[in-house]
Amino acid sequence: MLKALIERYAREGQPVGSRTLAREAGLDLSPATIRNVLSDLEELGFVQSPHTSAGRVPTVQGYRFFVDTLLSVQPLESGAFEEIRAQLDIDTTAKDLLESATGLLSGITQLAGVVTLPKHEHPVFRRVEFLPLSERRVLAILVTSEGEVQNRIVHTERECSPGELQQASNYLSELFTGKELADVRNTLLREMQEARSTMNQMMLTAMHMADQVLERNSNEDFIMSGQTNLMGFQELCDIERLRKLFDAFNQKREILNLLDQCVHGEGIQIFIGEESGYQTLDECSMVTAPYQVDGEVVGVLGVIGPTRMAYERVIPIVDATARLLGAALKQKE
Amino acid sequence: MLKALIERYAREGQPVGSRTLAREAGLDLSPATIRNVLSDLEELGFVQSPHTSAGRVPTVQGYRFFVDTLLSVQPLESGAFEEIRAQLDIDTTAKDLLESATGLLSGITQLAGVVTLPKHEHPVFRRVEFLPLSERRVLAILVTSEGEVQNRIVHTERECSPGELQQASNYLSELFTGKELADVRNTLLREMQEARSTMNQMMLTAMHMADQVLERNSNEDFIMSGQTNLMGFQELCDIERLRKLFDAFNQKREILNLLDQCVHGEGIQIFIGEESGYQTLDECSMVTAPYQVDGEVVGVLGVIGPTRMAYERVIPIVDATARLLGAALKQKE
DNA sequence: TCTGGCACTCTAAAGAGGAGAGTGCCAATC
DNA sequence: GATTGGCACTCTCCTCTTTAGAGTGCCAGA
Repeated sequence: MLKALIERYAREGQPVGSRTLAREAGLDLSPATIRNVLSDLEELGFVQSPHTSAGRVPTVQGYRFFVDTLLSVQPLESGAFEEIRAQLDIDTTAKDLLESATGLLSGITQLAGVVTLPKHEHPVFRRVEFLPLSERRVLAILVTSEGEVQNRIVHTERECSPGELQQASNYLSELFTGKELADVRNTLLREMQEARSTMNQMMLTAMHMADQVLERNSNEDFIMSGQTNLMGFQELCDIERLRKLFDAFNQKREILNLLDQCVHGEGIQIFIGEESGYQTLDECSMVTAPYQVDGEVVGVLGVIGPTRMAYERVIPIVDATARLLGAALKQKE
Repeated sequence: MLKALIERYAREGQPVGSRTLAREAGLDLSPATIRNVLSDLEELGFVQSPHTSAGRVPTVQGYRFFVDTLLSVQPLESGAFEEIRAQLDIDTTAKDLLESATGLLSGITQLAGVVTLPKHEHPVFRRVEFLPLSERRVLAILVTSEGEVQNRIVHTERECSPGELQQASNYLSELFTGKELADVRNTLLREMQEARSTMNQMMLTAMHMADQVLERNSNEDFIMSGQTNLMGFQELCDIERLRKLFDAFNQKREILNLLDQCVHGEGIQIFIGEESGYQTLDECSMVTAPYQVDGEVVGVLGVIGPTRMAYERVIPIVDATARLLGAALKQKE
């Protein structure tokens, strides 16, 4: 009953009345009976009517109950699974892969897709390289165990010969190869305070770069796509609301907090409406799944849409994408 | 007269009538006189009324005339100039710099800001480096004259020793250092067809990376910010229109074409409404300025907003930002 | 326990009327 | 001849009213 109501509401976005339900739900009950049941559901707080003579609309509690207990997840159409795999199999960089993943999520579900950058547990220093560019400009390149590369231009106090630079990079590389980046950072910091080494400038840069890698690994960012899909839903069509929502997407902070919560939870996580705790997302739900490489969770992906999204359809898509993205990332390794 | 009308319309966004104009424009003329003048302007195609008894609204031609001949650009408040400089002076990567620039543009003008990535005329091969990651995975790093760094993971057919990899990178580096990247690409292509060298895999990668650098240098991308600012204008408040606009922003292609046109033009360029030739931008104007490093144009930046934006205020801001960005980028060099 | 019937309520759509803003034109004025 | 005040006219937008329709709650009967 609740299920039928929710499904109907998800499709139409309109309050649904006893009559419609009687016709659609294949339950062979008269509208009057249904009215009684609806009345009960209203007392339980699962549905509510916007005003006396409108139909009923599911509440957040209603959705929660629906999702937790009576949701029958549709198996993914076999075609779709293969399609996702195909799209994710293309031989590109990890970043492109993540972008395909969001693109797929938003494309298939017609909602907004979101993927966090994969984090690596303990990035290890691997190599640092200094290349002379011109006079006092030096290009510094830092490579970590994960094959991540950072680069930056340094201005040195005096001109350095290629030999000197080579020496510097050899020195640092020898000293730190295999050490955890966090340690490298600390050691450099200490050493710089003790002895004002001639390589200060470069060590400073190396530290900055280490910081940057570390920061990126603490899940500092996500990729999003298909935001415009959300403009299609009347319940979000209020410009003011839409603007706040998009601002939140750009701000990233709130969304990131939410996504972070999803990393810890096992498997699919669903935030319905105000459950997220962020007012801007009141009318929205978020369905997420962590993705793993080698059995270890490295990120989260999911979709954001109106509360009345078709959960039974979205969930398997998110789930499959998470698995396939994990697999694809592993191949990249 | 036209000027007064346009300025008033820019502020209020409402059709403006003879009465209002008489009061505001400090011209000391009666509404009736003004009506006569407006009638003339209408015949010239500079204004038009949405319906018989509404005020007049400037047409695209009106704006064009306004911008071309009677616009008096306000000098930038001295504070603003310094503020922009301060924001752009922060010591960060080139990419962050561009992001501050768009952020500034959109923040100050309350419109959407856009900046293309700077292109470099003839990138020159500088160095390629292959680092072993694990068994048959190799990290390839390509450095060009501009200090641009590309990296990618290669799967080799068999395990290569660090020595071998070193040799390979030395070989390629010696062969190509100082050559233009486009040439490198072609040479590699030719050589790969002639002799199926053992380093095929790596050469292929080197070529891919060269392609990527070349592509990026043909101005393939831009950064945007403040899109949500556009939601504040009633004339764009139609959801359908807004959606198309945002889709166009995400698509990037149309916007890129426009921006490309602006690189070639000297100085500030303004597209008003349909002048852009893209329907989605019909209600919008774009004000752009190329930015230069060492006297050479390397990119474009600007703002996108409704046709009724305050050109006299926006233009100096765009202009100043372009100059300051150029200067800041030069310091980076 | 389910159902049909009935009175009641509330919204959304459609129509009517009036206020207000603006126009065009004309004859009078400086 | 440029400018002005006056006046009739035409729109839109807002408000008010009315009405149709959908849905409810409740009750008596199967």
